Amino acid sequence: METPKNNDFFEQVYQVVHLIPKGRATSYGAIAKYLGSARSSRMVGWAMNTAHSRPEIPAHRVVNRNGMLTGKMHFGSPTRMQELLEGEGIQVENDQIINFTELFWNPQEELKL
DNA sequence: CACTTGACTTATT
DNA sequence: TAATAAGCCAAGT
Repeated sequence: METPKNNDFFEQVYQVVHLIPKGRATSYGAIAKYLGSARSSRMVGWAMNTAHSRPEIPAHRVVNRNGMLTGKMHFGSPTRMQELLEGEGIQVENDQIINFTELFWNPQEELKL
């Protein structure tokens, strides 16, 4: 308790990302907004970058608001993210998720308080 | 210690 | 409708 500061922002991101069901995807802004700051979406991206320190962060299920695999280049291979998504049943075309609107997993509705 | 970059999003021109 | 500006905050240089 002598640490009232909330550095758990990244931890929150890890939790939410880890809660994404298989075959679904969400956006950085959705997570950030769920945490209370829609404009902190960059921090979610930074959290993903640091997520490499975490073993089971399905970052491939997190894409930008267009459903485009913006972070694909940060995986081992530029096609790794797409392979992972397709491996979960998500259709990806031209680095963009098909039916992203239907696959969109909103933490505010699924994890709504 | 100050400036730049970055897995984004929204608003304005 | 498309392009540009601003906002957010942390880490890297």
